[in-house]
Amino acid sequence: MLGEAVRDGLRQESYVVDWVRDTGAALAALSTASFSALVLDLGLPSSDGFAVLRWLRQNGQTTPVVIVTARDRVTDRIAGLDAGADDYLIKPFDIDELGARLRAITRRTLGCAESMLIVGEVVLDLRQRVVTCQGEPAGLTAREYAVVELLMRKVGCLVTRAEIEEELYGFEDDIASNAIEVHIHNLRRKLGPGFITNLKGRGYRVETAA
Amino acid sequence: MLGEAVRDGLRQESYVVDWVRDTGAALAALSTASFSALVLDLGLPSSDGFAVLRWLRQNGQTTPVVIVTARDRVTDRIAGLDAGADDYLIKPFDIDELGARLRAITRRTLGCAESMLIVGEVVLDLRQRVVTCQGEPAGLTAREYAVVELLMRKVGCLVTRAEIEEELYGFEDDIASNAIEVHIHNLRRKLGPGFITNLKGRGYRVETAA
DNA sequence: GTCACGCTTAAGGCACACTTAAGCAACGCG
DNA sequence: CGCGTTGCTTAAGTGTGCCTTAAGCGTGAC
Repeated sequence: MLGEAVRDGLRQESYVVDWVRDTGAALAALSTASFSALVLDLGLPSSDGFAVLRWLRQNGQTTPVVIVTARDRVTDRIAGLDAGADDYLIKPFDIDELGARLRAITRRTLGCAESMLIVGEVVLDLRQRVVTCQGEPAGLTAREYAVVELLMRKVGCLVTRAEIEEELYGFEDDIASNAIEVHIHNLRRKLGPGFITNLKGRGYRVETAA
Repeated sequence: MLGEAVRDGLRQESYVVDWVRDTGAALAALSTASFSALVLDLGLPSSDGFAVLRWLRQNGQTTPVVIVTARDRVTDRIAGLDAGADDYLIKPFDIDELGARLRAITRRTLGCAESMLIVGEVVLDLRQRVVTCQGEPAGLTAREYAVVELLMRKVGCLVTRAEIEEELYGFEDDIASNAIEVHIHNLRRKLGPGFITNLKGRGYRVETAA
């Protein structure tokens, strides 16, 4: 019941959610795909959440982890955080708070501390997940938003095409087409030419406002 | 009393702690020094903690922030996190838990540390994947960047032509041409002569700054 | 002096990126 | 249930510029 509520609540905030119910499935998912964050329930008898966390860190994965559990002893929390978790929420909790904590963590993971990304006349609101240009809503689609969020989170940084593909499609078989170029083209149309620049053979970049 | 407990507790964990009691002193400290993290009490009547947080983020500082407060409403927590805080602890809290949460946050922040390779007037930003020379972008192409990154990662070391070829083309059949010499030539043109030196018959090298 | 190696320059081919347009799937609406 | 809209992907055509190749020259070693 809780899992369902979390899944639906996060979907409401337009996260893409994968929900697995045991350790094996979790490890399988984590080893094949790449996730922005992991919400880990320690309270299930059928699985060992700590094992998942330990496996993750031992394999060098830095995926942010929020532990969700009924164990409310301080020593439990400290153990969880020191095992590599980024946050620790006690049941029962508010789904909106989980959302806020996930935002705080993913914001940090991708290198910026703000919930508004501002570059020139383009403003991206991470909380509402909308982009405005010159004060007007830009009317981006889901794919377009995903691309521009990735680029704006790394303002000034070169982002390879492979990184963008991974953001959009996970580790699926690479699409053998120019879908990304089309999205870039549409983004430039909506956000102004020169906002996203290309370095031939290397990748794309959002320039820092001059 | 709380401030004292926090200070002493964190010192016990061998943090170096600066403790200030009002908004002005906080801003003064934050604008002159650099801190690994900030523990921010919202409950003091004499200061506006939120203002500190807002000022920090508006000035582009990414210092991790843990809010500590008696305001335990979920909406308060969400507001705090969305204002740019990394974590939110409700009073009363255990000092060891604060330590654990600080560890979790600083651990995360350290991973994003920007790394630069600096040799003389040439700066290679690994995060941005950009090379500047005398402050100006060098405008390197993909091949040129790959070569200079390899050389700068091994400053002062001799790098054989075979190593460079392998970096550029993988284990493919070696190209029977002077492509690498051309790239080196263009690099010298963009980064200054003498930046890359050659040892006849042995390989290339980026000299350590004299 | 001769050879090997590296430097420089110029030119052709081709990979990459941009643009436009059409085919599909998902969704809402009558 | 059919229809139109919206968004995503695929495909084709076009141009630009990077990479490679090749040729000529300089320089140091033997």
